[in-house]
Amino acid sequence: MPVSIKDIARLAGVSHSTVSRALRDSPLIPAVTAQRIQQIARESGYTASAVARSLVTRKTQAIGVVVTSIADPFNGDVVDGMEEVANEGGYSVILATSQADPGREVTVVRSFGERRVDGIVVASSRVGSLYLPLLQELKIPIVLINNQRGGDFIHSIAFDNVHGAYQAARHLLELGHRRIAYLGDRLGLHSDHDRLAGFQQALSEFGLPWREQWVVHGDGKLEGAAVAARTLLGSGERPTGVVCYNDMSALGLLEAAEKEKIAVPDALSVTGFDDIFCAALARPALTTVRQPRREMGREAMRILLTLVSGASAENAVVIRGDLIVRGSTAPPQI
Amino acid sequence: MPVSIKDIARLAGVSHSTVSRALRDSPLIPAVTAQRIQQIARESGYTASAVARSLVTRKTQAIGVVVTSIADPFNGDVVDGMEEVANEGGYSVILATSQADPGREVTVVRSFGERRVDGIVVASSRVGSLYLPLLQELKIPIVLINNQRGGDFIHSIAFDNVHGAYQAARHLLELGHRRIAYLGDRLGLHSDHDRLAGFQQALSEFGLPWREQWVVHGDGKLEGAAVAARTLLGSGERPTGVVCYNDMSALGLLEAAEKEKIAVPDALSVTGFDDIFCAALARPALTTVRQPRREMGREAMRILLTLVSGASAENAVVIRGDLIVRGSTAPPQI
DNA sequence: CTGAAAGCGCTTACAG
DNA sequence: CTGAAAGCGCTTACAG
Repeated sequence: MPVSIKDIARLAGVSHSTVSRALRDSPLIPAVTAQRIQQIARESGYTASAVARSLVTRKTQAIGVVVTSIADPFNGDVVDGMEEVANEGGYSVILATSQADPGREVTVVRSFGERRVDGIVVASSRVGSLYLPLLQELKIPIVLINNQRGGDFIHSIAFDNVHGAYQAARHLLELGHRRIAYLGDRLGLHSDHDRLAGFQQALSEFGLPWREQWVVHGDGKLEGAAVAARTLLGSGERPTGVVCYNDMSALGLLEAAEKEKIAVPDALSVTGFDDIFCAALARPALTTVRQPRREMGREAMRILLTLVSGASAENAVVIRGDLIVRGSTAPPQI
Repeated sequence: MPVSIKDIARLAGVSHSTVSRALRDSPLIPAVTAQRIQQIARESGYTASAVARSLVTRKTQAIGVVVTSIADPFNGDVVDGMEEVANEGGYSVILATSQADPGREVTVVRSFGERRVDGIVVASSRVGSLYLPLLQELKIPIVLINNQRGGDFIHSIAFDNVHGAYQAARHLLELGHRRIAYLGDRLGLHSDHDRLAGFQQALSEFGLPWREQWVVHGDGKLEGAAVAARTLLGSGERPTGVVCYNDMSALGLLEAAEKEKIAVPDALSVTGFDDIFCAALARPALTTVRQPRREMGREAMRILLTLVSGASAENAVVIRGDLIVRGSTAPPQI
């Protein structure tokens, strides 16, 4: 049984109302009294109960964050940025994972509702705008980051996938490549769709048709991508450049190429997406589209806290990234 | 104003006590009544308030987790394991970062106390046993994972760093290396100390003295390690093998060796520590000591939940890892 | 300046 | 089976 405001009141010989005020530095309480009471509180090892306070203030100073998995370094950076901003604002972060499972995602958001968090941010949501009915009754503001479900949502922040893939494809085109493939992620939902679109846009700007057999899909992971890559590399006419859905896919492609003794970048140029930490460490180092993960996390939290404070905020923020050119791309030989 | 138990009581024409019981499936309430009330609750969009419940039950079903940084992939895996077990047990995770700053660590733990979390786990603590006075009053169980401060702590789980480094060094010795260096992390506190000890233990088992100039320290990161590595590689008699504090240091060493045109593993064998994701992707792929990060997170949470349930648990769990042999080590070329 | 009172939204003995 | 009552630990009008 932790010591409560009442215990201190008894020790100090005042009412618990006075203790409450003294502890919160109310201007009503004279400094001497306040100090005496605070001293007693300290000596008795008093720790205010945030749950009791929350019940009356109707504020928990807590933000619920849901990501697909925290083991994914991509999400780690995003969450780190969110935590930082939340912390600066005096908020705690309650973290939950959705495992990219829509059902679990809804369960988690509902549990956040029960905990009466002051706001929620969901990364890579598979539920998207379906939240509206669930949350509007609780009036808990929510912002989505990289919403995967499509459909408009009130407050969201997303990476410009079309533009990112466009930059990567354009980079290859400007290097002189004309036979360019796309290695996608069949589980990528919206982001795969958008990256493919950016890829196609660049090709058509150069008046190049895109070929069905040069669009293959892995699963966004190393092995799955390597399998898909084999189709690409084994086919009759081989592309000289490949735009990959993400860095993991690009690394899978690199592995497949190594196995087939296809030299990168001499015989094959490869671009990734994300700029995960390993991208710079791979050999050759990956040319890739960097997503400002941490900054996206910060921005998402900033918007949410603005909303929580009762102010209004931008609806749909779109963020662009930079192409980082490294050793995995070069002009085609011949 | 979310709908409360009272609102439902009014709608159902019963007392709020009855609503409370019906909602919790109390055996006192006949099934028909319970169903009718639950139906009304559903229709009115009722969401139970966990904060009100916590106030009376004195349980929050929340666990506080503090890590140095969630952007560190190492911690990401650990936290993922913790979250998984917590979730299975019906607990939420409140996440906070310490930035490896003892002051912030204490602040964070104190705020967890105010939130009345049911338990706390701290990774890589810089405060360690100093927590005791802070928490014993609140009677919140705490378990430390990879405590960096040293000193005994009641409940802890730690990786066996001595044994890990011993395995790495022994591997080099068995390959035939006799000139072996250690590239440490001057910020590594306890873990650096222990890994150096394991390294020395293996050397002395082989009757080899260790030389002062073959023990250098970086900062556990790529660049810092690369700088320290230059000392090692530039010195008169060069080692043929290096045991590194962690994978990042080993990768820094790899970079330095590449720059100096020293072939790995032909002219230099390198071992890492951790088996971070990039370790397998590097060229050559890193031989390293794998830490079962996720499992350590799971185990820490298991112990904590046992403690939370009122049962007793093992005090100090030590976990060993496996040496993963890859391409960065080979017999010395005389 | 200070205290008594009400209330936040629940749970749970206690009495019927 | 059901309700009235007390209480969890706070905050904050309201009255003095």
